Amino acid sequence: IYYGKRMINWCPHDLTSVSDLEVDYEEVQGTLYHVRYPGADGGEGIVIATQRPETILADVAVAVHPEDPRYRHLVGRQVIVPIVDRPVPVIADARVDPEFGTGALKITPGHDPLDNEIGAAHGLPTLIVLDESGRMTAETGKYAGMDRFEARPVVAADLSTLGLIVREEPYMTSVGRCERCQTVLEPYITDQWFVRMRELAEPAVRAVREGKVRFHPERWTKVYLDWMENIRDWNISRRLWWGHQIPVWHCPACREMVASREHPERCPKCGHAPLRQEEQILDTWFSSGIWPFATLGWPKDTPDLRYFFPTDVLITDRGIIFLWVARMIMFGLEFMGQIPFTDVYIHSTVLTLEGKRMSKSLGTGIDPLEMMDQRGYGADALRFALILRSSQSQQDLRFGEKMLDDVRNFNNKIWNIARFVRMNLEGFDPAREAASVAGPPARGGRDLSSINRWILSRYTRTVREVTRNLEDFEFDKVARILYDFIWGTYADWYVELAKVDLFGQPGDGARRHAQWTLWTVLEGMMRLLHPIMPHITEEVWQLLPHTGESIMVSPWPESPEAWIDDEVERVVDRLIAVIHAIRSLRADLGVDAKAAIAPVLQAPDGEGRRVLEAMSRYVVARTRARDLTFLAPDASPPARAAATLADGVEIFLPVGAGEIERIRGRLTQELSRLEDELARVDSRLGNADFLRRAPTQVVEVERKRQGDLTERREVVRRHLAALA
RNA sequence: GGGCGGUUAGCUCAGUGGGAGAGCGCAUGCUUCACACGCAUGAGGUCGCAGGUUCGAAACCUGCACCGCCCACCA
Repeated sequence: IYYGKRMINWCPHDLTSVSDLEVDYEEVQGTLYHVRYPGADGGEGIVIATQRPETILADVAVAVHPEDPRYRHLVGRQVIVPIVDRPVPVIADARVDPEFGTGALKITPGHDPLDNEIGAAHGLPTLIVLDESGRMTAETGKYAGMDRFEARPVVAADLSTLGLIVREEPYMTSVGRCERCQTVLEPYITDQWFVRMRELAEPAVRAVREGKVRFHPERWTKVYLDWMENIRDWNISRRLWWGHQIPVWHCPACREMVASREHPERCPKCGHAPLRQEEQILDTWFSSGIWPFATLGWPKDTPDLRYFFPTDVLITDRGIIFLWVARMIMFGLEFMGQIPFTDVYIHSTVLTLEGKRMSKSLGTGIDPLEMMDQRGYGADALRFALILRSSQSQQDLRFGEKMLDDVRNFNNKIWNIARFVRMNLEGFDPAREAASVAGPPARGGRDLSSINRWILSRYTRTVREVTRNLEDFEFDKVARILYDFIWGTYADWYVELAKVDLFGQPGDGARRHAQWTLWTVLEGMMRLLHPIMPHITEEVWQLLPHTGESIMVSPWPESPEAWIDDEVERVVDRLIAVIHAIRSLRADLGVDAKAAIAPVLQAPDGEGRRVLEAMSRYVVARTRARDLTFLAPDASPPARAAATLADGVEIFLPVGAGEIERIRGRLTQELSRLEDELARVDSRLGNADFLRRAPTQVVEVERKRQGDLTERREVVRRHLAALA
């Protein structure tokens, strides 16, 4: 850390320095004045361009590019600064851009950072014409006391009167404003504390390069490294009330400074007392940088510090990667000798529906407590919505209250599923069932019926997907997978099918199998969902039979290989396709909702028929069928029937004569769709290049599709012919 | 000036080399024994534009347009 007079961003309103990272830049329309500085020898002199004529009074030189042929002859000569009539040298410096303005730059080391640098390099004096409040100083004569923006047009007018304004042009420029008060900042020279960053940054760069700290998503790594590798010294002193006061004491006698944890009695150099503590405080982000260990008792060696430092994951917004994340990594390495965390997860930035960033100071934010309590959405809904909608690609998230409706409904769905399962668990003892009746289903075993093994298989795959995506920090995918599985698979299909076993007459064994499976899967789903919806999952879990005190400390669900059953998935998927096709046909035909139907099924083979027949009670129940008939694979289809095809199974629904035209229309449309698709596949398979270059698996898929489409086309043609 | 992200159904967004998806909204029908904050069925898209690579592009490359963010001492 070093101390000295340096040019920093100064807020003339708050009277404090401001970090480079806390400046808000804004494009504004300004004026670029071309001003002539006459030669001291009575010659033409040189024309400079400036947006800030009021700083002309502090000019100490005019600089040009050393190679600039227009001005080479002037270098070393003197020109006269207008208004103050001060002779100053024309100097050459490569930092001047000959392309900009007139190619001649007035040098004002007291009020411009670049000029300050050039001035120092050339040993030029520094003049000050603006005070800490941005007003013209007492030495500026008629301008004394004017605000900088007030003085600007006055100086310009005076230059004009002197005939020295060659040109004025409108010019877009960016001004830096104070993040706190929006006052235009002023480059200003004061006593400041700085941290030399190079040594701190180097190990922090290495930690990320070597993968000891990983960013998610990965692209933020580059953002971090680019900044760290071009890091500049950090001005850490602030003239504000709140913060850590800098622990340095000044000796008023010998001017010595001493850094100390305790207040020193007297000056260690000259013995003078009392000493005066530095008034300035540390930049708030300097204090925040020590957060990972300072909050745990550091510098004392506490049990908390030993246990919780370093931690695993930091979740934050991209807006503070430099301000906070980088500083924590640097300080962790500096003070603790370790990285403070291994993974940095950068979440989406929440926007309003209009696309504005939500923030308190902009007044664009919403109050999460209001959303949870007053609007009645609850904490789980808010949490789930934000996770569901925040994509891994880290698209900004436009938040509308409407998206909470979706999740509130999901919440409600879960609650009702739980109610349903609970009210159907009477007489069910999971401990006994697990040991005897149900037990873990063996692959291919027949101890649980198909639909139970089907949902267990799907559930097991879900456990694996959820686990993998959590480990990959793909939280939005986790939320989506669980939403789809719980609502689309478990509630919409499994619960509906299980009702047949619960309420029908297939026997007590089937009922107990259904109970065991409903409970097992629901209980597991709650554990999977718990990280995203902690409250409702705990509530539901407590209402179900369970072991352990809280879902929070229950083990993560397992995914036994034996529960995955490809064959039973194929079979039940076909059942579902058949049910869906019958409903679709029924709706298409406008069959009255209360009317019973009598579908006729024709499976492609005996085995398919046998399996479907075994599950026919599900079809009957879920389609409100009165009866279900199976045709032999080679039997001719019924005449006067609407027909459709589901996963190879032909479905017929006898209809009255009045419906024939409608059915013909439907089939004709279907036929033309099939023919279009088949034409595409045919042309692809007819392409020699495709056959030669495409991977064999892809060609195989196309061949199979061609076969399927051809078969389906034949079936539809047959159905059409049967209508004639 | 440099960099990054985005542009897919009316809205909010998934989908990274082989058959365009979800939720909401919309249409139609349902007080079916958990849920109308629900159930069922369905309609809806030249995947920003122009080139290129490839047997094949919403996806890969180049350029452009528009939206957003970050960085930068051009007076």
